[in-house]
Amino acid sequence: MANDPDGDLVDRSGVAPEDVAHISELMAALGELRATEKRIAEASRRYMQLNETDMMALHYLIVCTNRDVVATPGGLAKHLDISSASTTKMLDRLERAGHVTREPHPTDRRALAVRITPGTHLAAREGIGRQHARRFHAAARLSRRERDVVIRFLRDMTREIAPREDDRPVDDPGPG
Amino acid sequence: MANDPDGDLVDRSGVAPEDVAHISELMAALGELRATEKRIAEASRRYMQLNETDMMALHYLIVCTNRDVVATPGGLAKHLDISSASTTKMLDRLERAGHVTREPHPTDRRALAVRITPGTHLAAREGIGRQHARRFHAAARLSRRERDVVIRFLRDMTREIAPREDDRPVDDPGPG
DNA sequence: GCTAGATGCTAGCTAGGCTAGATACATTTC
DNA sequence: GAAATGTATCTAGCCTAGCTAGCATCTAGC
Repeated sequence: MANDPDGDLVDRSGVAPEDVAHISELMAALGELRATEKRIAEASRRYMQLNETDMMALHYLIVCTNRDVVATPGGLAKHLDISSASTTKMLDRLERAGHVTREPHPTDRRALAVRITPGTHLAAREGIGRQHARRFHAAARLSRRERDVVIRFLRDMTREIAPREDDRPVDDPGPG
Repeated sequence: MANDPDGDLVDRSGVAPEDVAHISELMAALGELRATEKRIAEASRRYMQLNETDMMALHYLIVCTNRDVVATPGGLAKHLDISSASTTKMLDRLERAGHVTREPHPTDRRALAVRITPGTHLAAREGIGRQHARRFHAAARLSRRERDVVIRFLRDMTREIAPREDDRPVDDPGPG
């Protein structure tokens, strides 16, 4: 149930058969990378007992800390694209688990300064850093020319799949 | 809040500064691809008014149909890694929306044959096919040698980031 | 100094997961 | 071939993490 199950949905006219196989290899490699990234993210979340939103919130808080920016619930809500109420609940969760603290905002007495606790900061920073380092090193092993090929391909594919005007996105839900 | 926010967490010793910039470009391109893929998936789901699980279920059903395999609730539960009870609810949703039908299983009277309705099948197939075709064509524009470079890089990075014994994981949503 | 707008909180709702247990059928064992 | 065990699905009821609506507090523009 896993080997290029969508393959038969594509019009391959004009592409040589041996290229089709080669392209499928590339697609599979891309799929593997995606799947592995997903697995890693899930494993981390399980380990830290956090859901995806909470994880993104911590990431945001780290970046704010690194940049000496005061993080507020409102800023988090905007960044995470969730409601103010959900943000309150999320901060309750994170605070209860000892990942963040709520402190008075230095200049706005309506707002709060949300701060990641040192332990969580360190642990997350380490994990993020290690993952980032691995990607970095994989990219560093390429020559400049090879990297150029990869960059061009990634950008080309991104441009290719990006939504267009003539797109009627997947489905009209008409039954039967 | 978006330009390589994790960059300062990486040990770049032994990498020339101009390579660091080049590698960051690659990471950014990879991040863009990921982000675009995510946006597209979300747009499709909004359009179809389905959640991610339901979408994956339809995809599974299409593959089953193409392969002339009878899909059952149990098979779906296993594939989606959700409980039998959740699968029942999901099938209720999909049935109510006219995306699937529950029919008697041809050989096992305990089980059901879950079938995607023709309209949904056609629409989804079209959408999936179009997306797949775009990726395919981006890959088709590469020469064999270029594809080899990309494939090797993707595999190398996958291997590099894959979980190891000495891992105490933490999430990294990635560049971008 | 009043008022419109911003900020975060509470109350109460919903979607979509989960476990436990019921029911119907299939398969194995004696 | 009857009993025991296993498999497939459904129902009931719970939990998490979203949501909207409405409130109290504070800021800032006039």
